[in-house]
Amino acid sequence: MSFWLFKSEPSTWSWEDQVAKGDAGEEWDGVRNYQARNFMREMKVGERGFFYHSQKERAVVGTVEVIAEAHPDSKTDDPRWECVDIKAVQAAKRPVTLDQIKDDPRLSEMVLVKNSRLSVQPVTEAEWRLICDLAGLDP
DNA sequence: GCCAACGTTGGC
DNA sequence: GCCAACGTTGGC
Repeated sequence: MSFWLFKSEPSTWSWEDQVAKGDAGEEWDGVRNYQARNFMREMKVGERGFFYHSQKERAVVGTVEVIAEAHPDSKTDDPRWECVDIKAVQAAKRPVTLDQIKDDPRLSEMVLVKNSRLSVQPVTEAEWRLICDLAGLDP
């Protein structure tokens, strides 16, 4: 069981947009980065991830679940790009901000901190539990 | 709005 | 296969 983090600009695709899709979920399309794509290829149905808002907000705002494994990105004809489908699971009672994450030595090794530009990234189980705890989310 | 960091592209 | 140029991302 692996844990993940999906990053999105709320002006493009927000947590609210994701919630509005309900259990049907939505493709995590638009990824044009090999590292991010490769992580999506590793994802299994049922695995969980954080939904992170970049740009102005910069916070973990909820959890999502993978509901379909990697398949071709319907938004492009380029066969290189694939994506998974995810659905919203639970909104954070207290969004965990990037500042909080950076200030916590237990979270200093997060990819979010180390490689801020990667839009799909793995999260360790320890990081998962800690952020869930801070956010008031069920792990 | 700026800029650093990083990934990709294309010429050689 | 290297590397300069360029484009994009995202934090500040």
